Amino acid sequence: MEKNGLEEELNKINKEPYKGVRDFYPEDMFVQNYIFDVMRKIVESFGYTEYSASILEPTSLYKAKSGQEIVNEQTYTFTDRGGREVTLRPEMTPTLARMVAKRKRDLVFPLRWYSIPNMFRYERPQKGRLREHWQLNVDIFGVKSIDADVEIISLAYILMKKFGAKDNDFEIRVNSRKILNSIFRNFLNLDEEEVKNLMKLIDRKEKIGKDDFEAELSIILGEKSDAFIKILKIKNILDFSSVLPKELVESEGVKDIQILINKLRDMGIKNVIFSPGLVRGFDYYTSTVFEIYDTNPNNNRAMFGGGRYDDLLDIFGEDKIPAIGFGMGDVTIRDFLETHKLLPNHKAKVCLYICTLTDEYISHANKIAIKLRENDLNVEVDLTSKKVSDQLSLANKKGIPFVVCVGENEVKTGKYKIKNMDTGEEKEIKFDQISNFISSIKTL
RNA sequence: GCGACUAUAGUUUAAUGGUAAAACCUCAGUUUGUGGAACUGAAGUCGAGAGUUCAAUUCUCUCUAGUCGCCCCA
Repeated sequence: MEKNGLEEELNKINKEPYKGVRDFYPEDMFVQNYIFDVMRKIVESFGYTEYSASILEPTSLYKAKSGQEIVNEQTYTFTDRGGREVTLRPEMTPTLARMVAKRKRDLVFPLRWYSIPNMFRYERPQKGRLREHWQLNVDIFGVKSIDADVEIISLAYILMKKFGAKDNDFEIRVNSRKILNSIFRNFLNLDEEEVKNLMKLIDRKEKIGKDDFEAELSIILGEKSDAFIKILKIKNILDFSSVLPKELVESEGVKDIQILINKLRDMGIKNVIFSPGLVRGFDYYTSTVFEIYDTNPNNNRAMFGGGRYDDLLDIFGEDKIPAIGFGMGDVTIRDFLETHKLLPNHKAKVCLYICTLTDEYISHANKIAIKLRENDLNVEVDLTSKKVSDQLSLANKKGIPFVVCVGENEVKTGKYKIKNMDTGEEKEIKFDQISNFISSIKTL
């Protein structure tokens, strides 16, 4: 009786992963690796090099700039045995800024760095937002001019294209914190509290619908809300002159964005639009902000984005270094690829499966497998000693392209029949030609 | 932290106040050195706890988990 009770207890251990995090079964890893491979390939083609860091950071790193609420309510924070406050990183940029600040004098600028770290946020999971995710971070430090903005945004564009997205699948929205600030302060004459409320409201615009948005807007802005609605509708930055006073139209922020958009269009990136309502959550952005937006009406939302943060090194007491970058999360891009059927089919990494006629041939199979692996061939040996037909069926399920059977004949003659699992054809060749044979077919 | 909905086999789904079914998957076989098909068979399930009832997988409550919103937004 006691034993049963104990067994029952043991059986109760839950098989589900911890809330908001994922298990990655081989088929998931295949997708994950594909996504990471594309990311690496593209950013490296732009000259970015990889860095990494521990997932643990002192909590103080996030208190300075990320925004109080994120630290207090949305991080995994604990006290270690030495009484230190520790946080599982909720984003990579502070870590990156810390690393850059520390080695500032050794590093060669402009600095092009990337990483694909995982990060944690304590919040309620929902579509596209889990408690743990991986995020490509691409940043360039040390370039003040708008050309860094151009490079980063064009990189994001190329990345989307490489994933198979078409120009009309997504749109690149750009804005500048500088423009927003001058509109808020100089044109609308808002105080800090009002700015905050307005930013929040703009952020919710797509969600709450036009009527609610305009109603709430008029509470904050009063008679100026009509003018502001006009501003938000602008898609071409040149139209600013019709709604804003001259000194704003000629401000640095507006000019920069004009140049940015023109340069991107000039490079053939046509799906860039000016989006005066684009805010983004972080406090540390200083001018350019951008978002890659899914144009599919069923999934109308920002997939990823970034911006310029020229002042972030302040928090380490260092001189400022201009910087711009973005983060692309694996969950959202995976959703996107699934919706648009852009994920590649699974392909076996093993190219040769060795069937053994009976278990006495397993040793021989192992011997030839070792030699073939020396030639960089991925080889799997069947250990089941099932019937040959079952072993073939196994190879078939695994999607392995070639099979060879080892039995009496092969051991005697040193010749092997290689079966192509796609065509069903068999070819008898000598052992030392197997590698060449498979390589020649694989490259075709 | 708040709200709505959901929970049946490894997966996708049925049915039912009298302890459950199908498909796919898995395993075994259709006589033994060649797979993808077909056929035969096997294994496997009511998220947890409490209540109502003669009887609960079904009704009620609590918890847990998931999904989708709100808040927040890398």
